[in-house]
Amino acid sequence: MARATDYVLAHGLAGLSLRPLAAALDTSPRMLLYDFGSKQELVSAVLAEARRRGATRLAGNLPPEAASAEEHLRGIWAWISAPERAPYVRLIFEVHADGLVHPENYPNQAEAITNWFDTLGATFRDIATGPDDTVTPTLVMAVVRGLLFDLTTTGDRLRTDRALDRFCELLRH
Amino acid sequence: MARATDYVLAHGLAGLSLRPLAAALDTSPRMLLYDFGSKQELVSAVLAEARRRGATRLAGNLPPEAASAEEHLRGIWAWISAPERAPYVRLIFEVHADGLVHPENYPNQAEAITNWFDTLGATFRDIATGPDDTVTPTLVMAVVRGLLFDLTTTGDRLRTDRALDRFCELLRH
DNA sequence: CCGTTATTGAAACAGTCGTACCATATACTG
DNA sequence: CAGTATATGGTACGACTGTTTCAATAACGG
Repeated sequence: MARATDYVLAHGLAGLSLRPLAAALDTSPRMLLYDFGSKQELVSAVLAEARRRGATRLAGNLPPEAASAEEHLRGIWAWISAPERAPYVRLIFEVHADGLVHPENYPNQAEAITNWFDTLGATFRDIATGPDDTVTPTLVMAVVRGLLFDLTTTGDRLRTDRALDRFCELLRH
Repeated sequence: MARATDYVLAHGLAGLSLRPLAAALDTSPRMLLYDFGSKQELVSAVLAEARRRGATRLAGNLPPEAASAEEHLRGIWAWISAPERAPYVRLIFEVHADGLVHPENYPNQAEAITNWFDTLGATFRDIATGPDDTVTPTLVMAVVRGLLFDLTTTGDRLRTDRALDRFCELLRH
């Protein structure tokens, strides 16, 4: 299970095939279906595991509670844009793209975005317009995702880092 | 060629297969390979055509030259987030995701991002820090792409529209 | 009109895919 | 120890993939 997630993170979701996955796990495709039922259920399980990892790892690397919104944002960006997170980021974009074509396979994809509001709503309270402000977290996460899109495409770390600086600057004034 | 692009925009890139495409075009897979050489070359041609369409359609729908940066941004968002552009947006995300796994297939993907700077650098000159400021367009496009990611996932038009309003607000002050 | 070239069709090739079937082996329970 | 449930290996099925091969037709230039 854990190693299956490792494999998907390393090789991507799009071209995932049972036989190579089984070979890498020293098993047979027969056993994968025996354990998970079908490929789609295996994928769901792997995605759940990947999300679980991402959530816990992020929680352990965030600035302390009392930090400012800007410090939180910089912490999130530093964490998610680090090269070690590249497989995880790639998986996010792969799932999103596949979900656009096959929404039926990802019934709770919207939650993956709205869930962040509970997590981030409090951390960005000093720049939010109110206690139930979902718009500010939406914008902040959009900046992060958009810059990730740019960074993963161009590899231009300097420019994307500076764009985040610019956004922080806008938030201060 | 045009109809091949229509088909890819309608059915997505990921599961593209020669036989169904040929059937939809009243041809044979034999002829597709005869005309394009290989599937990969066909995909490249289709992507080039799609990009051409996107560029010309956007150019024809932008506010006039003298408009403010905010008006331009709102124009871009209104255009790209319109439901009619959904297939085009989906294709962008599909190409990006596939490019993360197979960068070798998309040699000039980075240009697809940096090319915007020439187009948008001038339109955002009143909020840019200088004539060669690439950071401001980077941030603006990141907001647009990030909000598109959100909108295409959650379908929450109201929240994403308001997040763009919030960004415009930040830009003004 | 004939020979050459371009265009098209049908079928086959070699491979991969997810999955199902059948048998065997192991483990657990009574 | 007998018998049943659980786990695993091997294999085959049918469908699909991009691509190639062979053959036939159409078009065109001399």
